[in-house]
Amino acid sequence: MARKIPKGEFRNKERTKLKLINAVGEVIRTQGYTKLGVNNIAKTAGVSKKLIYRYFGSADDLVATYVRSRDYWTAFSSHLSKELAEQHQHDHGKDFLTNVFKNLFEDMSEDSETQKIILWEISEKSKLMSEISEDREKFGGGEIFAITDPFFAGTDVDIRAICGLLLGGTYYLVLYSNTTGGSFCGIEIDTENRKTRLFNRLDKIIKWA
Amino acid sequence: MARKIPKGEFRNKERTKLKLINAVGEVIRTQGYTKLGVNNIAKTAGVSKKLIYRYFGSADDLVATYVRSRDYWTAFSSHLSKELAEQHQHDHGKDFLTNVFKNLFEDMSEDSETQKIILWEISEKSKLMSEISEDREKFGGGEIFAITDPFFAGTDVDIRAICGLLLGGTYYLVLYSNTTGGSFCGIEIDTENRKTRLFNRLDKIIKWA
DNA sequence: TAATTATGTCACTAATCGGTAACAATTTTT
DNA sequence: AAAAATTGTTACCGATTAGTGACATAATTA
Repeated sequence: MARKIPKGEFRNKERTKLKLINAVGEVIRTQGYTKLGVNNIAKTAGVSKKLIYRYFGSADDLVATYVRSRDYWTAFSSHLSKELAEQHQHDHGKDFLTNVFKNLFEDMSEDSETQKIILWEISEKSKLMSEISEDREKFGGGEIFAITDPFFAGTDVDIRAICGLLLGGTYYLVLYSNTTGGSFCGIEIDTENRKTRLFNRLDKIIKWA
Repeated sequence: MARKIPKGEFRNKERTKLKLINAVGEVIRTQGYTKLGVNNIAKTAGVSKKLIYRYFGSADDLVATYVRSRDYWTAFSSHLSKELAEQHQHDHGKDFLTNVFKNLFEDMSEDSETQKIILWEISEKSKLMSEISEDREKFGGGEIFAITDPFFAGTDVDIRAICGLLLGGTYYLVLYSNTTGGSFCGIEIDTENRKTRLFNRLDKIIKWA
């Protein structure tokens, strides 16, 4: 007969596994992906590093377990559905993309973890990050363009290319502002002013299309 | 009387200083800024690491010496002047920005070092990188907007915000393509096709303005 | 030529990295 | 209660890190 999984008060495998998994998130948020070493993760979790190898095989496997458990497209996706629900109330779907971008910018500015994952994606070639990128591409791209493509079918407006540029620009500006704190192309990054300027531009570009 | 600076065939201070400085560039190009350690730099230069401390004080000082000696805005700036020269031949300055962006994209795709510096800028908070960012901001921003601003004065087109978004988007797409190799927003990154699509979009957005 | 100074290398330290063996303590089974 | 299996910690290993002292040798001065 299969042995029962030990779940003592002091020694609880599942509990410490969670400690380790959560520690990965904390390290990413507070120190970045470059600090994801066995020693640092174990110390953050308050647990022996030996258990990383015993329960997950390696530090990479532990990190993969954590990263795969998260959906870094959630912020975008949730606002997408929210906007979708309100879409038909408005005159057209005109504000749709504008609002999606706006919400994305706001959320990402406050989401340290997603920022660092995006930085990770463009910094290192790795199987794990390729997965995340593909995932983001599949979910985000698929859903959103299923809505926008019909609007621009037949026109010479390549909405995907435009969105790619604007989305990349949004990512870059958020990352840039959080590290340098300075201005970019004469846009003051820290002030509330910046946001309105950017959003006005996003709005304008999208409305042109 | 001041002692003459030794310039022997085998022992030449200035020559080995150059070896070390150039090694910094090679490391950035081939391995990225994260690998800028004393051991690695000295090994790349083929010289004892002790000399880094003797001649530059620390590895950081050596790196700073190298980075400050380079002008990472050069690529942009050179095309700027080239376009400037041809500007008045064209009907308007309409193609001006389009060409600047196009050339920037092309150059940056082939310039591994600038890519890694831009990645460095948005990855780490450091005095050195803040300097580079400010420099880029001052030179690039100043020159280019001195030309474009008059065109859009009085209109409600915030050309700086638009350029910021497009420039950031360009940076991001180049970095993204070099690491993931996959597609972004349905834009295939590796093919020649992508370039034409992007340029068409850049052109369109700019012409709208 | 002999003495002095600068250039360069080697070997060493202390700290930190990933990874493991040995051992202690708790939980489950018998 | 005793035996067996699992959970967890400590101490260690080899490799690599930043930084330094001792030493050899080339280049300059006297």
